[in-house]
Amino acid sequence: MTKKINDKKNIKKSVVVKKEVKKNTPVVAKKTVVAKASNEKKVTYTTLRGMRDVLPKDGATWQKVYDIIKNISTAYGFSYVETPVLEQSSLFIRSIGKGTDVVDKEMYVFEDKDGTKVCLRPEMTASLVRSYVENGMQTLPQPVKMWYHGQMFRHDRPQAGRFRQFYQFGCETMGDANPIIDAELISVAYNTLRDLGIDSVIHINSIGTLQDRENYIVELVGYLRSKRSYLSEESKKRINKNPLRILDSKEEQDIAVMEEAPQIVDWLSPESKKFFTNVLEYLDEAEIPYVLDPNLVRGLDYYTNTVFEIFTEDEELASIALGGGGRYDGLIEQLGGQSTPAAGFALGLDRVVTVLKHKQDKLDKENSQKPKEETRTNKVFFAQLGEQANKKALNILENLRREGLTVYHNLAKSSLKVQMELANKIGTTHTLILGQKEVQDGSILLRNMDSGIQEVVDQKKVANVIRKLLQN
RNA sequence: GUGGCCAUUGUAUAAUGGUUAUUACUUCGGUUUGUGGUACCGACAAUACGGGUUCAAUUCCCGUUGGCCACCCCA
Repeated sequence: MTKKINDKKNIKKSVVVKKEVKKNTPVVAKKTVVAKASNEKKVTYTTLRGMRDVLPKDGATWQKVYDIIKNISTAYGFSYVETPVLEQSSLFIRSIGKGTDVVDKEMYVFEDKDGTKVCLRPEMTASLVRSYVENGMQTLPQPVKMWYHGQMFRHDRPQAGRFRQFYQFGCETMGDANPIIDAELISVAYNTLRDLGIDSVIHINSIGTLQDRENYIVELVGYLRSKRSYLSEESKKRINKNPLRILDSKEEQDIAVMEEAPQIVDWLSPESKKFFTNVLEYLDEAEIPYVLDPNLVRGLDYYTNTVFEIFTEDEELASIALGGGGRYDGLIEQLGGQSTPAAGFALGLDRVVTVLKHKQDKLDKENSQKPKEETRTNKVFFAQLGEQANKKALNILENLRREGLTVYHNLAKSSLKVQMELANKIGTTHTLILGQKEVQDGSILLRNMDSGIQEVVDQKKVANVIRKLLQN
């Protein structure tokens, strides 16, 4: 039946593209789409700018990352949550703030069919705050601890470790003002990376309360105005718009000016100062490496007190932050909830994976120079031969799977030789062979790929034999 | 958003203002149908897109798009 359909398709297609088809080439489905007959142009599709696919070769790495973030956030008592990718754009404009780059130039904003201004989320915190308020989570035992992972969108120019759709993992703790919350979040972020085998350092600062910051900004702007002529053009513009951003400018002339500038730490209220000191004490106690960075301010407006970013210690990749976060005690109220303290962090998973792959590449290079050590784990391939064996194959595979055993296979191939080649390419240590003869007497062959020795195994006992192999 | 470098099959590459665009790897098929690691044969597959110069452009020029990198900023 399938054959018939295929034939039909082929006939149709061969009419359409007749001119191009050589006489003896079979017409097969092509990955490129052939447009109308009148227009013989091929149309190919690619990912949009700044978007990318996770390819088969990287799938395992991503899964490993997902496993670890799930384990760690669950162990620390965070509950998994999801929110829509699409939100009202004003949610982010109000929380992240006008004047920030994220809002002013990086948001994917468009009008929905009913005219609503919507956008693809550029980050998760505002969505979770919205969810906290909308779903009355203040009635749950406080604090509410949530973790998530998912794609975020920022219309930025693609660059090393930067994509327009990128993946974040993060945790948010809402409803508790204790500084140990901040330390716990930093600890989760730090230990996630450690579990993944990445050494990292926390860059940390406090930007105080809104009041502290207003006082400081008055002082800072006064200072900057007095040094105006020494600043870069970009920074001159920012004196009025967003003076805090000048702090972490990388322009040489700005850095020189900032050396003498008043530091926000000196303008913290006694309470804010004490809070910051407490956070640092907890970090010391937890033996989490950090550096104080008085110029660290973050590009989002909602932060209060603690702000931090995480960098890998790998020198070649240390210029991009793997993650960041901080406290945002005013945000929940600002978005329509009760006054509620909260804090959170996010890790950029694309960047984490980049670091992991970089480490792996390095390791592979070193290993390829050294003589190979045979630490191969056992893998099993299942090959079938002949019509009867082919029909029996799914049954046997399913029985093995029920026993929790993974065997590689390609049932669509009929030639034993081809299947052996495949087994060899995959690097399996053993191959199960089911042929006509074996089907009839209820046995199966087990071939050791290194020695070439084959033994006959009872089909009923196969699972046990394979299990023993795979345990090694 | 600004700037620099770049664009040939799935990947990596060669070449040319003028016949059928090179080679390797991968993929698929085969070397008589129940046995892999080698070897041999064969097949599929590319000049990103649009315009200009020219008798002729994949090659030269311009634009667009995309990639990499830096800035801005961030994850």
